[in-house]
Amino acid sequence: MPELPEVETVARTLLPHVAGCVFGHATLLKESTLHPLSMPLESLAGMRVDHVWRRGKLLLFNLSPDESCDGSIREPLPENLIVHLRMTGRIFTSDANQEQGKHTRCVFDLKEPGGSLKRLFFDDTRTFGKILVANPQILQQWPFWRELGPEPLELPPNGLEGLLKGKRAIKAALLDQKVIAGIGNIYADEALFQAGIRPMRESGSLDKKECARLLSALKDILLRSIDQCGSSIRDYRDANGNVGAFQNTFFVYGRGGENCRKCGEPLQKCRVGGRATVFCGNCQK
DNA sequence: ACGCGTGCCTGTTGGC
DNA sequence: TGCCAACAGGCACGCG
Repeated sequence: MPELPEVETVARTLLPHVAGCVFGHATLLKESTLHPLSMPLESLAGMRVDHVWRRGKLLLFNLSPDESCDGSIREPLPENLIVHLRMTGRIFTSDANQEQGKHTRCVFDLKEPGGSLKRLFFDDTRTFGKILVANPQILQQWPFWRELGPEPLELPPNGLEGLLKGKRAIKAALLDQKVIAGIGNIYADEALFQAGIRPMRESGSLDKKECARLLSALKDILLRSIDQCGSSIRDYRDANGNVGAFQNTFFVYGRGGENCRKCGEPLQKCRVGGRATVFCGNCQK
């Protein structure tokens, strides 16, 4: 499931395929894939891709009107195309005559700067993913965007202090995108293990030292995962169809009942915040 | 205001 | 071997 490192990898691998390309016709194959706040897909026609980047788990395309299409583009301009891959979303380019697959939800025709044609596919087996064509005004109306928490990799060392005040489990707080952006089940479990903190601890009970240790662990794990092009459990692929390698370094995620790689004790499995959770009762306090 | 439980969705897994 | 319930989980939503 794509979390911060996976979406970062998708953005990096997709950019060279779409930079400078101009949107043409787009086909929506599943109605619910288009976000309710979205501008119509047709409004993308004539817009050029300036950049592809990541915020939290969101993939964002920065767009501006292509000069050769002046006059044919209607205001307001769709300045962003935003994709949330959720669980099983995949985004990739192909040649212009590539047909849709079983799980294709949206197809965008693109024209390269040189004039040749290609296609951008959004496939999503479980259809949780969303596409949003937006401008700054729409973004301001979108609660998820407006309330999205800070980027973990941009926080100062003491940046978690004050974000973790509540009574709920620390893991639930880490998964809350309003608290901190981009963390999902894998990196929450892995970071809590590396920091030696039990997932079910009240988030407000962490002292300054633990907050600093947790953020340090989070950053370390996220950066190392980005280095390895993310984690592929089952569905995740980058824009070139390649799997990541970070899943080979997991200490706890998906290892319930197996032995802790640090102390050898069997890892415990439970549910925290409604999610499958694995931790070491010996290494995590 | 906060935090919890549920539904969405489909392919894979594991138990009988 | 075959069937089917359980499971995977990010987020919107409704409730207390």
